[in-house]
Amino acid sequence: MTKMINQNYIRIWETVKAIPKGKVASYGQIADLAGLPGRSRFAGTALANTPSDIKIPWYRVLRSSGQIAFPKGSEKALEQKTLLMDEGVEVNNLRVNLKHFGWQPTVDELLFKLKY
DNA sequence: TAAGTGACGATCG
DNA sequence: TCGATCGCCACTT
Repeated sequence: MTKMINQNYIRIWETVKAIPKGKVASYGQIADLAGLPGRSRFAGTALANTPSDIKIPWYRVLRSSGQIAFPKGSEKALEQKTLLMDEGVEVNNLRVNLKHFGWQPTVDELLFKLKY
């Protein structure tokens, strides 16, 4: 084998899957929980390279500011906004209030995630 | 090996 | 709040 870096992608994906419905998390937070602190950019790269055969709630991941990572007007941005609002998340001008909808993992949530 | 790139984050004005 | 800038790290060329 030449590279094993795929393990890191998988950790990102597994963490994203742990985000509860109706909640959102930031890229940095995901990277942190996945055991890759400071790799926020890598979290984005991992989502961008998500294979089409695995399903993850990628739309629950936002910037640390609560803003959607795509440019306003882009199809991806609109799609993400729609999916979030379907789950009851308030989205104002591509922005989410992290105070209300930000995911704050509890100990048991993390334990559940880590026992796969 | 070096330079370019990116679904980011923190800071500054 | 917004945009520009810099720091960041792994992948690609």
